[in-house]
Parts: sequence; C-alpha cells; structure tokens
Amino acid sequence: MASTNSTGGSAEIPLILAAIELFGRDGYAAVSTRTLCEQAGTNISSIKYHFGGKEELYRAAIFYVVNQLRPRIEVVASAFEQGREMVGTNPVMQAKLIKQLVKNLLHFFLGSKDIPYFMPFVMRELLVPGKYFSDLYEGIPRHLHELITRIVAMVQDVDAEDETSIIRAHSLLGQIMIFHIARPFLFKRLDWQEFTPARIELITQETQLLVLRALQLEDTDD
Amino acid sequence: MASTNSTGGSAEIPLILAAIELFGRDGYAAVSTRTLCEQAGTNISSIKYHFGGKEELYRAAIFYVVNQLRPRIEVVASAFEQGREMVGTNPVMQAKLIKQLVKNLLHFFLGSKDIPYFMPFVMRELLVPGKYFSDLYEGIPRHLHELITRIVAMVQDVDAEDETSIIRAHSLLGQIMIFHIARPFLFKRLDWQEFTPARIELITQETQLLVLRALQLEDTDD
DNA sequence: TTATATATATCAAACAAATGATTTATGGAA
DNA sequence: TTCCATAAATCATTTGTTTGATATATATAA
Repeated sequence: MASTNSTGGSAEIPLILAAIELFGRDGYAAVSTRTLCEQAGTNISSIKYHFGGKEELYRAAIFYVVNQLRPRIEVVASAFEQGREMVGTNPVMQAKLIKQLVKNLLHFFLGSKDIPYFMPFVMRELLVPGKYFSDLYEGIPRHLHELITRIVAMVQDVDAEDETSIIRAHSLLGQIMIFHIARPFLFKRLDWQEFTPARIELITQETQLLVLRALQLEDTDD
Repeated sequence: MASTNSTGGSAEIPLILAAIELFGRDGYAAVSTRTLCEQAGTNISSIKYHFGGKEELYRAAIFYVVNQLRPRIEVVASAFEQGREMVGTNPVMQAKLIKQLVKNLLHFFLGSKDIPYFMPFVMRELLVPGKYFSDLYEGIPRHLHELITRIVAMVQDVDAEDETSIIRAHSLLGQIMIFHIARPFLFKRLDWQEFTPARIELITQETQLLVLRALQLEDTDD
C-alpha cells in the first residue's frame, strides 16, 4: 500500500514529479494541465482536487524540491563545516577541503542521476525569478552561497559580511556552476552530447586548479 | 520618416523590439500575439502580414539581436586581438590586456542601458535552447568563447584546441558571466535592487583580481 | 459480522476564456 | 488602377477550470 503520509492521495506525488520535469524543461506557461496529468497518469481534475489549480501545483513542486534537496546539500555543508574546524589556518589543509567541496558540488550538479529533473526546475526559478523565488532561495542556495562566502573569508582572512567577500564568493561559485547553467553552451563548444564520468573528472580537476589559484592556495596534488 | 531598409513596413521593428522584451522576460509560450501587438502598437494581423506567424517573429528577433550585437562584441574582440600582438609574452602587458577585457565585458553585460532587453532574450535562448539556439550561438557567443580560449592558451602556453583550454575558458567566463546570469540571486544576497556604476566597478575590480590569479598573472595595480 | 454513513479519490464531459491564425474590407501612396 | 500596409471581425483550437456522477476506503453502529 502507499505510505500514509500527510499528502494524502496517490496522484499527488506523480503530479508533482511531472510538474518538476515539465515545468523545469519547458517553463510554466508552456506546459498545459492536460499534459501534466497525462505525464502523471491522472485525470484532468486531479490538479484541482489535490492542489486547487495549476499555480498551486507549481508551488507544491517548489516546496517538494526544497524538502528533497535540503538534506543533500546539508550533507555537503556539514562535511565542510566539520572539516573547517580541524583545518584551521593551515593552507595545505584548506586547499584539500576546498578541493573536496568543488568536487562534491560538480559531481552533484553534473552527475546526479537519481534526481535528473530537479536542477533545471530549480535553476529556472532562480535565474528567471517567479512568484516563489524567495521560497526557493531561502530553501537551499542561500546556505550554499553563505558557505562559499565563509570559505573565501576564512582563506583571505577578511570579514564574511563584507560585500567584497560575497562578490568573490559569487564569482567563484560562477566558476563552478557555469558548467551546469551553461551546459548546452559547453556541449556545443566541445561537441559533447552528455557528461561522462571522465568528463566530469576533467572538469573537476581544472576547476579545482583555477579555484585554488584564485584563492592563492597551493595545489597539493593528492 | 522611417528608414527605407529591406524590412519594409514600419511595424516590423516595433514588433521585433516587443518580441525581444517580452519573450526575453516571460518566455515564448507565455506571451500572446495580442500582447505583442499591443506593446508594439500594431494590429493583430501585422504579425501574420510581416512575419507569417508567432514563431517567425521569434526567429526574426533572434537574427535582429545577432545583427545588432555582433558589431559591439567585435569591437571588444578586435581591440583584444590588436592588443594581443603588441603584448606578446610579456606577463605585465598580458595582465593589463585581460583586465581591460574583463572590464569591457562586465560593463557591457551589467551596464548596457541602450539595449536593456537584449540580454535576457539572448540568455534565455542560450541557457534553455530552442529551435534557434545554433543561430544565436554561432552569431555571437561562439566568438567570445573562442576569444577567451585563446587568452587562456596564450597565457598558459598550451594549445587552444585542447579540451583543457576550453574548459578553463568556460570556467573563467563563468566567473564573469555569473554576475549577469544570476543577477536576481546576487541582488537578493546583497540586498541590492539595481546595478550602480560604483557596484559595477567593485565587481569589476574583484573579478579582475580573481581572473588574474587564476591565470597566474601579477596584478599591476594601474 | 453486517449495514450504514462519511470522507477520500477518480472519472468523463463540458464550460468560458484565451490563443494563433485567417479572412475580408479599408486607407494611402506611387 | 495597382501595390503596400493596416484595421476589424471571425475561425477553429487550446487553455485552465468546473461540474456532477461514481468508485474506493474508512469509520461507526446495530
């Protein structure tokens, strides 16, 4: 039997998953409620019944991805925070910690197979803000951005509240995220059709190199 | 009077400009032909008459921005190419050249007031590829990406055809473009509502610093 | 255990509003 | 007139939503 969670009927999750995939791929306006229901294998009226309407389904999808992704991000974040205390001001250890973070982020954003449709959905709302931009922003990426900012501040020994630290963190995050955001662009440029493990590894190594240089840390070649 | 160019009637340009603004802001599916005509101050049938339909208008808008933006990008590109010969392998001069390029790009992407609606339109097609992705890609950003790749190859003294060079160029471009792409995100993070000249200057300085470090070039502080 | 009542969920059909496209008519310039 | 451009009205579809009926599951009482 289906789990007796608070979301009730069995059509809700399929509808939310369809919404994440189709809204993420084609955008809110381009997806009809009929297409959503067809993809979810439900009746047309199920959106009205379970959510109230198309927009409320979109909202439900936003909160769904936030709840699904938050713990996964927090694993990366807490791993870093734990390491940060041990590392202290040792540049060699700082470099190792940052290399690991870059690797985790790239593998997560480029290689996640189990949640393939989440990222386009999230990115669309973040880059082209809609009604629930703030809910999404507060839900996940804000913590990640603040994390990177603390790294920058730690390594450069400046205040993490400075605009300078935030701007540098934004730029560094851009160095990493551009491989996810501008994926079609990169594929066209390199005549790639997909990310393979070897390609992700190559991107990881090069990005690690550039990030460490930008932070003026020695690469330890481990 | 209106210029007697090859595009005939006076309703075409207003329609194209409306298409760039509205498609860029809301996406293709979200904008109705009626809204477009209202924005352009034309009759509903003008889209059919001048372009054939909604999609052909979109196509016309793609080629319009390509033709408008290409010369502006080429100014930046040729300025760099000219400087490149004079600079040679002198690291100090290389640093100056690259700082200028970063500044030009950031001021163009963050501060362009005369073509305010072009960039969202272009970015939408590039990040969420549609039917005319290739036309746009070949029209402008490909040259820019190849330009950055040549810079990386020159400074690092490696082959510009290597995947490594291209990947590093992509990452460096991400460092810069993220301020345009993830503008809403940055604004939220810094509680900004707009880009002011001072803010653009701050971003420019910090980005120059990080890019030069990533390329292992000394900052000359001019 | 039965029978009844209630809440939950799904279904096919239909509605009003909108959308892109089309047709026909009109105005002005060469 | 002839050609170009615009305007108003209309068409067939698609859109999100709603309706009323029905099926399923759970709970309560006899």
